[in-house]
Amino acid sequence: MGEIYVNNLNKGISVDCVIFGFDLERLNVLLIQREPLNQDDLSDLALPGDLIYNDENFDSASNRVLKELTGLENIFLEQVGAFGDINRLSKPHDRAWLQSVRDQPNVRVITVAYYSLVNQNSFHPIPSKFAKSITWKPVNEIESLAFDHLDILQAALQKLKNKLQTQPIGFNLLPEKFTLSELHKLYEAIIGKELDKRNFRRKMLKLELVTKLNEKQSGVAHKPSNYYSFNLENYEKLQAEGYNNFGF
Amino acid sequence: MGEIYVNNLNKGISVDCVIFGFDLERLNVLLIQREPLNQDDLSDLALPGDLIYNDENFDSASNRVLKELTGLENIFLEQVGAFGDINRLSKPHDRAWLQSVRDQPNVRVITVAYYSLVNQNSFHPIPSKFAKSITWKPVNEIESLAFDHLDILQAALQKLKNKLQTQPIGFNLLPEKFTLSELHKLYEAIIGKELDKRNFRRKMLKLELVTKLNEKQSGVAHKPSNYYSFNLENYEKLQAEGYNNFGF
DNA sequence: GCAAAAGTGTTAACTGTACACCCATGA
DNA sequence: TCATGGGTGTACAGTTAACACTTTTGC
Repeated sequence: MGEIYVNNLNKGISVDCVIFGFDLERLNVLLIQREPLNQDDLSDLALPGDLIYNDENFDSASNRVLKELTGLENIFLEQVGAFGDINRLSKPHDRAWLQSVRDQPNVRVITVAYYSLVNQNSFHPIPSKFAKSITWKPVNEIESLAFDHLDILQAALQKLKNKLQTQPIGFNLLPEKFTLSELHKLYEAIIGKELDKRNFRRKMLKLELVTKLNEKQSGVAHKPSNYYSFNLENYEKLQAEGYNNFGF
Repeated sequence: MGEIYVNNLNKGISVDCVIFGFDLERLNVLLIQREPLNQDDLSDLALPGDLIYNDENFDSASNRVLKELTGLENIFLEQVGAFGDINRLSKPHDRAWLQSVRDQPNVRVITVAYYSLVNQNSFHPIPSKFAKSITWKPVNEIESLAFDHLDILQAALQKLKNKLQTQPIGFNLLPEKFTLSELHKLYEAIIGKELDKRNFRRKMLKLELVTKLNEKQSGVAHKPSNYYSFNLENYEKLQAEGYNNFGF
């Protein structure tokens, strides 16, 4: 137990980012690979995160981590909460890893978690000081993660689900142009249950959250779908009216 | 900047508690009075909070603060989030106060906020090491608080409002026996707008969240109101069915 | 022509909302 | 007897939920 302010790093506080992406099929999360202690060890996957600097706000720190990994800025990012259980770093496996990368591996570190929504196909993750390698993993298939990161992921997912009922934040996960089917699948992937196609479309269109573009899919072996874009003005109008029933 | 682990206190992390109470009229919050630097200085009011111990979880720390102030245990308590802006302790006024009570007043302290719902009339706040004196203040009348505590209060209130739409947590603010009017006023106080009496009652009764007791008010100069109690079994049944439309 | 996904309407049940009068009590 | 808050029902509007067939394209 020593100085915690060295190189201006605050060695007692980190941020971790739950970065959600959508591949038009499933909801994914960006995970980094630690140096594995042995092979086939899923628990070596972790959320990207970093100690914060002592003159840095949480928001800045989470934006920094996000930017270093993805190159993206000004992306939807919201705090999930603080995670600081005294045993959060004490799995033997995690301890060994900390010994190898931290100069004070025994200091208690609490973390402030953020979640973020990005358009998975518009960029390529950039390996950085947080991560030797990076992968997208379907949220449903994740059974264990390093540290308490599974708890954090679950809390973030719950927060995302709740938020989606009152704010149409899902558009952050899609490209500028998207089809209603893509949006529909996105909602199903986040909420985790099937939604009636006709009812979904009717509500989306009635709220006028999307604008129909003069452009269709091409090269698909079925009736081509129309492209839409998110209608920010109408969203803000609804917001201003206090409307908050964006749920399905 | 020195050791942060002295006496097992973690001098970089605190918890602050937003303790809501309801006096059958308004929604209040429990505030502590710092030693004022000058008179009539509202900003001397603060949320109760304390540095955490290094072997203590956030939940335990917030329960400890709550218990020391109120004597209450096993009370509704939920995390609001982490607050750690680098300027959160830097108002001159706050700095002077910290100089007088902290042995390392210049260390960056981040705080994890919790909010809690208590039955305001069932206990008397206990002055403690956090607080020379304690007062209930109506939430609506609070215009400034020490540190970033106004931000924390507002975040907690927002969280309470949101939660009330999906979970009937308001009962935590009432005594075991209450009238439907009291419950009605409570919802209005939290949500901040008037609710139709008949519609409110109809929904509450239909959900069977309350059980009618064989007991009425007495000594009131109007038709006495029936007492009700919270029906936990029915609530749990609704929960199990995934019902979550408890909003008004 | 066939497989694959897009696109489209109607009905019934339910939920939310607006609204006004009589009742029981203490003073 | 009056002032006070308790307690009650109905009708309309809006929302949700269930459900099946035709269209357009590439192969």
